[in-house]
Amino acid sequence: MTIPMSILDKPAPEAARELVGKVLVRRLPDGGVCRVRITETEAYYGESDTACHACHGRTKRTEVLYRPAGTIYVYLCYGIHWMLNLVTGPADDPQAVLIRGVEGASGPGRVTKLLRIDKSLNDTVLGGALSLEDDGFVPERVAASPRIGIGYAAPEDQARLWRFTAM
DNA sequence: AAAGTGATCATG
DNA sequence: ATGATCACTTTG
Repeated sequence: MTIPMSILDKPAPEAARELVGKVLVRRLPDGGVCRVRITETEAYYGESDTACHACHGRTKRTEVLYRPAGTIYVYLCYGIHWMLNLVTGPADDPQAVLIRGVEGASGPGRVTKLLRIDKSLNDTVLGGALSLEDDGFVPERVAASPRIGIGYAAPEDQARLWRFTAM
C-alpha cells in the first residue's frame, strides 16, 4: 500500500522512528523498479539542532529542507557519496530524515548507490521516481542510539537518540 | 588508521 | 579566488 504523506508530516524524530520497516520504491528511467525495506534512519530536527544542515539558516543548499513534508533532499558528502533524506514537518521548518540503511545496503552512501539515487532527485517530491509503501511489516524492535558522524555538533545534540535501527 | 573526492559556504 | 569542512567508504 502507498503510504499517506502524513507519516512525514510530524517531527523528524517521530517520522524517523516510524519509517523503519517501511518500503522504499525506486522507479528507474528505464522502467526498472527496486523495492527495499528501510532498516536504519536518522532525524535532523530544525535550526536549533546543531547537527542539522539548516542550523545556520537558509542557504542555496538548505533551502530544500524548508519545503513541505515529502520533499526529497539529496546532497553529496565527502565528494563521493550521495545522501538521501526525506523532508518532514511543516514548510519553513527545516527537518529531515536521513535514510542510513535498507535491506541489502548498510550505510547511507551504499543506499543511494543501490537505488541509483543522485542529485537529480534533489528537490523533487515523493510519489514519482521514489515513493514509500507500507506492506504491513512491523519490526520486532527498533533501537534508538546517538547519530553518527556529527562530531561538529553541540554535545547535547550529539547525545540525542535520534538514530533508529531495526533489530 | 588514513586517504580519496568534489560541492558548498564563509572568507577575502 | 581560496580554503576548510564535511550526516562516508574502502583499503591497509
